[in-house]
Amino acid sequence: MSCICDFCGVQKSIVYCRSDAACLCLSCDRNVHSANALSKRHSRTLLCERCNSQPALVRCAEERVSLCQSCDWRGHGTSTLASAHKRQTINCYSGCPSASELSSIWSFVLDFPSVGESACEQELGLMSITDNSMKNTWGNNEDTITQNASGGGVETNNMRDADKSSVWVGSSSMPGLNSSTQNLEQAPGSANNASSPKLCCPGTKVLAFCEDDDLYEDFNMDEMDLNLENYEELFGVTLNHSEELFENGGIDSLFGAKEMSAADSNCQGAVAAEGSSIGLVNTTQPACSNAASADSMVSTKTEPIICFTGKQAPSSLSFSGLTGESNAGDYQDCDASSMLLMGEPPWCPPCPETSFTSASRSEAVMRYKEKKKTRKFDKRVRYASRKARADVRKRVKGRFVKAGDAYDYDPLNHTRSC
DNA sequence: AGTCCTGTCGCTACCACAGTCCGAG
DNA sequence: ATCTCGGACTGTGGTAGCGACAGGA
Repeated sequence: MSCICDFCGVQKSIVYCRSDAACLCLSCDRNVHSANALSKRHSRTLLCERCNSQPALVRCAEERVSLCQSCDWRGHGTSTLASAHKRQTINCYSGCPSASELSSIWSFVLDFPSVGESACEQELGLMSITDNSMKNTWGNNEDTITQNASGGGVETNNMRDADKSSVWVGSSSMPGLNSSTQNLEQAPGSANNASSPKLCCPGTKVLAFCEDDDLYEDFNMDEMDLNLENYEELFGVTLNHSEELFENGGIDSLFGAKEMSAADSNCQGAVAAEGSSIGLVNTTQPACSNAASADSMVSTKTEPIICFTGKQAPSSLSFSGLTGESNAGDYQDCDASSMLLMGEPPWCPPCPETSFTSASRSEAVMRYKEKKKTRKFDKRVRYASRKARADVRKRVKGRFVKAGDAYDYDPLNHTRSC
């Protein structure tokens, strides 16, 4: 498994960009993700130091390694001794954080083997601060301690650090992750709620949890074409409206997914498979968060991290598990439908005030499942390397041309040679 | 009501080529 | 059973072109 930066092919890859499905060194990460506003919204996290292919979810203090959920499970889920290892959740970030900001997010960077020599730290030192405009997403979150499935403690104590930074930071200890890091026997939205971020709950006043003003002051509703009323309707109050959204792919659109289109037809083969996976929540394999979308459960094997990124307010939560940004869109992985699909999000406390009964909800879920079976899926970039090449390949009338041939469109320069 | 024209929208094919797959040896 | 090799196949994005459809004359 290569651990070389997918972009420069020289440096050791340090971070994983879900949207690009790429492993990048910090320099390239910064370069790539400072290109435009959209790319800045890509959520990134450390790369698993064991498999070097998946986004890291936790940092094992004892072993001093960052691990993806699968590797974490393999390493800590089977051994009683290993399961006692103290693990720290790894935050996602977006934007173009500076070295100090990244240090804040990943306080354990200082714990890297051979302090001061790691590629990460070296690169951190090379980075300059040019963009401090980002807002911390989970600013006032308190330190949280969650239990993972194997019983080992996963400590999240860097939220305060993150709070100090101006980076967009989402913690992997966030909602969707709960399924894997919290005690699976724990009732959804029970004890864990105390430490969970103030997430939106159907039927509750969305603004109520938006007390962290810093978090939301940059939140622009126009970006997601969703207002609070719609959100409330979307998740329970007005079922019919929700269904309409489902029918039209509205959920996906609202959450940044690409419009269901012809490209989706390529995924038809996955429809049948999805049907069998819908509603099935793997309670023993941490690779699949029960908050992760069913799509992801089908199309991806292990993409466990749930990230909240950028300016995404709760109504645009990124339930990573799939791809794209904008995989088609930065957060096409963000599939709110999974919330309905999987039932009440585990982090969401019971909301007695909601008018959406469990019975009608179940009906809605059933109808949605049926509809989704026949619906096409959004396009996902399966091979980031191919995408990267296509992104820079010169074209003539949209068609690729041989290297060296005359072209009329250069994606890199957006210029035409003739 | 039926026909024609225009504009809009969605979908598909096309291109090069690195990477992947898979059978043969 | 394992490894190597080579040919076939796949997938990536922007654009042109086509058909379907809606609306107005």
